[in-house]
This record gives sequence, structure tokens and C-alpha cells, in this order.
Amino acid sequence: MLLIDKLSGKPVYEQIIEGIERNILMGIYPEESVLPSLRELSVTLGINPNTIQKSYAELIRRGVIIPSPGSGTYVAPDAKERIRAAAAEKITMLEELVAELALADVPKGDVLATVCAVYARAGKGHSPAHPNTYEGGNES
Amino acid sequence: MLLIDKLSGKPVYEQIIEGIERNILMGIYPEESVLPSLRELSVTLGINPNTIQKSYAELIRRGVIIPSPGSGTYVAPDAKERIRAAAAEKITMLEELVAELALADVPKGDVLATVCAVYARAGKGHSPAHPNTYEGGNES
DNA sequence: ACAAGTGTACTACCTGCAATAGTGCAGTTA
DNA sequence: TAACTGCACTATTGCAGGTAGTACACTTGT
Repeated sequence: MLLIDKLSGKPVYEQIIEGIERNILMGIYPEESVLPSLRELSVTLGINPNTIQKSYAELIRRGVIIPSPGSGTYVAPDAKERIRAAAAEKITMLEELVAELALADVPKGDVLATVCAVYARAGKGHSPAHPNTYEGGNES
Repeated sequence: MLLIDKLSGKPVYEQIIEGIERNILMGIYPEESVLPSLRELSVTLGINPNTIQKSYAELIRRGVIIPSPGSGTYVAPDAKERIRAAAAEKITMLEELVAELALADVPKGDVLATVCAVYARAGKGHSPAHPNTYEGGNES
């Protein structure tokens, strides 16, 4: 399920985007499956349909999901790949954040330890090599 | 000098806060020295005095700078310490960002390499222990 | 053919935040 | 005293996030 925190200060439509991408990466929304409809998500999340649509529109723009008017909105066959490619650009953000920490004399060891801890928690400490072993293709 | 990018999307007053903190950490604004007056900064940056004051007010709230009405605004004697303490809390942000990267299968090695590269560039790769021995940087 | 559900596209409105603009006041300093 | 300082206040503009409601064209299942 998607969890929305209206008090987090973070725009709701961004939370929805991140939540959907997370669900896709975790396999909760498998590639080529149907997403909840705008109105359905709107009801379950208690959020205006227009806000949902804003999120969907952005994901469509990124090629992560594909709309099929009258039928529904589907997870793109290469959704995970696209999400990963976009996420890789977050390395830039990482650089900026680490630069601030370095400037503030946060020990390099602390930062490295934090990174390792997070990866350990995520259970992805090993190199992923080629994550191409996934599900069989069919589509509408 | 402080550089403000009005097109960055980042609020100007935040850029001013970060710029001043950076200048303090780098010794450009030494502890206990006088900061530019509201009106002076307003002119040199081409920004409304109220915006500058908003930035100063936040830094005052954090105890990083100390106002002396009629006289000027001064860098707190323990300004660097306070800034560093606040910056250490950015570890939380680091955790969140790294978690996203991990989820997107960005190799742990890439992240670690990025961290090391940034620290090397910053010239702070060695344990800081007690960072009270360096710089006499000044300028204005 | 029909009804229900789908995505899409609008317009209008409210709210809060960032920023500008201007004025005035009290304190400090030379 | 004059000039500077920080401080406080109001008003206004612009923009982004979000809500609300409507309408339309398409697909699907019966």
C-alpha cells in the first residue's frame, strides 16, 4: 500500500510518485500489470483525483507507466530499468550532500559507515551485475 | 563573496543562510567578526533587506550569529561548533538518500567511491580529530 | 447497443510560502 | 547630533500545491 503523509511538508504528488516507483521496484506492482485507476486510488488514499493524475502524468512522462485510455494505466515493461537509470542521477545529489558533510568536518568514516549500514539493511551489499532475470513478457 | 542564484528554485533566504555558514566554516567570516549590515548586504546582493533579515533571523535563532542593535551583527564565538552540530544531523538525510540508491540497485561500490572522491576533493580525507589547528583564511 | 469504468483535459478557487516594497522606531557610535 | 545599526510591522505580488467540479472520448463486459 501507498502511505501518504500530508504533514511531511513534501508535496503529496511527489510522495505518490516515489511510492509507486518503490512498489514497482519491490515487485508489488509487477511490470506490465495494471495500476489502480485514478478514481480508485483517489478514494483509497483520500486524495483528489487531480493530484493522483499529476503523479501519473509525471510517471508517464518518464516512461515508467503507460496509459491506455478507457482501459487503464500499465507498468511499462522496462519500468524498473528506467527508474534505476533516473535514480543513478541522484549520485549528483549525493555529492552535494557529502560535500556539505565534509565541509562541516563530519568524519569520512562516519559517512562510509552510514552507507554500509544502509546497504546492509537493504540487503543489497553485493554487486547486482545484470538484473535481467525477471518475468516473462506478455502484454495487452 | 556570497553567490545567489535566483533561478535555482531554492529560496534565496536559504541560499544566504548556507552561504554565510559556509563562509564562517571557511574562515571568510571569522568568529567574533562583524557581518555585513542588512542594508549593505542588501545592496551588494541586489536583494531586498527583508529577505536578508529573514536569513539573519534564522541564523540568530540557531545561535550562529549574534545581533547587537545599533552596532551590527557578529559571528558567534562558537559559531563553527554550532554549525557542525547541526550539520551532523544531515546524516539522516544521507541515510534516506542512500536507501533510495540501494533500492535502485546502484552498486554500493559506486556510492562509496563517490563519498571518497568528494572527501578527497575537499581535502578532508584524514580524521579531523580536533579541527582547531588550521586556517587563517580571511578576505572580504 | 448499452452502461460502467477508464484516462484526459479543462476551469475555478483556496491556501501558504517566498519575495518585494515601504515605513517607522529604538539603540549605538563617532 | 547625525549616521548608521537591528528590528518590527503592513501590504502586495507571484507561484506552487491542492481541492473541486465538469466534460469528453475511449475500452470493456454484458
